[in-house]
Amino acid sequence: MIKLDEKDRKILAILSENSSPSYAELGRQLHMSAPAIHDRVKRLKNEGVIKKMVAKLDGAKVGKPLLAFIHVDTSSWSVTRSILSLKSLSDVEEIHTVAGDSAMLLKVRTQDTQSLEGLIEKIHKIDGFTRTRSYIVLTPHLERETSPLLDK
Amino acid sequence: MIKLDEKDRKILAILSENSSPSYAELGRQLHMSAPAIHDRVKRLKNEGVIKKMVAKLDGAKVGKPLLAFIHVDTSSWSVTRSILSLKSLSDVEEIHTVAGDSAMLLKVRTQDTQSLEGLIEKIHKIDGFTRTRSYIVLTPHLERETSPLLDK
DNA sequence: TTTGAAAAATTGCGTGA
DNA sequence: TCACGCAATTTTTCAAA
Repeated sequence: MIKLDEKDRKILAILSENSSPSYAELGRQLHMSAPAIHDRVKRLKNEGVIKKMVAKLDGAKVGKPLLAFIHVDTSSWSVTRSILSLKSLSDVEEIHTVAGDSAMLLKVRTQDTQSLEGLIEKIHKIDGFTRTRSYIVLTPHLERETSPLLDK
Repeated sequence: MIKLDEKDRKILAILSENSSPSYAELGRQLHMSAPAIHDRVKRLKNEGVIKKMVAKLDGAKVGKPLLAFIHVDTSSWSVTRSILSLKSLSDVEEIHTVAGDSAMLLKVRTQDTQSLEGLIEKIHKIDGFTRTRSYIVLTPHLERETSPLLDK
């Protein structure tokens, strides 16, 4: 298990919200020098605590205003191949196998209701997937990144 | 509406997956100069197509190995205040009001099943929230960022 | 960890297609 | 309008202490 001190967590909390500030700027906030921040960030990346840096896009502005979650029921448990098919669909952002009254939960983002319907049709055609239940997002009230667990 | 050409979409596709490469490196891939890339990225940020850059953290390594989705039923429609209470809970990563057989869908990440139970208790205590159904993630098979819609 | 310096990347501006 | 080259500035990165 990786141990994170107070400063590590503070750095992670800031970077998970916005990774733009320079090391010098972070140093100012944490009362440390830029190289000290750099060393820690480098270590956190090496340890895999920070997986990667990414740009968050505006779904609507890149042509995908419709966000939805889809519960999928499966007929068998060997759906590994079917999950591979799902990954090739670029509108699918997340795939999780879950415990509960459905087997799988997808997060998808499409251009409109038509493309959502097309996507659901594709899912139904994939072997092993029986029923789907869709939840169209009306308003996304909060979307933030994973933040480190504080204290402990 | 913002119009994106082929190069914009390529830049967005790359940055949404990994924003670490330098402008020079991006330029090499797109056969453009670093300043040209810079101009476009700057424009995309100004237009709000790129909302921000963030660090993606490993949930387990920051002390939150348990990922779950929670459907919440509400007794009334004036839950704006209640949503505010939800936002203050740091384990809650996403809040969406949805159309379907439940009113709201949450994405949460906790330390263990106990803290998940504690979180669900807190949700039940919030005014206007009646029933919850939880789906604990067994395996996250795919987690990627929004990517731009291709062609069109 | 910090200081200091070298290397690299970012950014602004002027030019030309 | 858009991309490029050049150059100034800032940031990153690597030493040594």
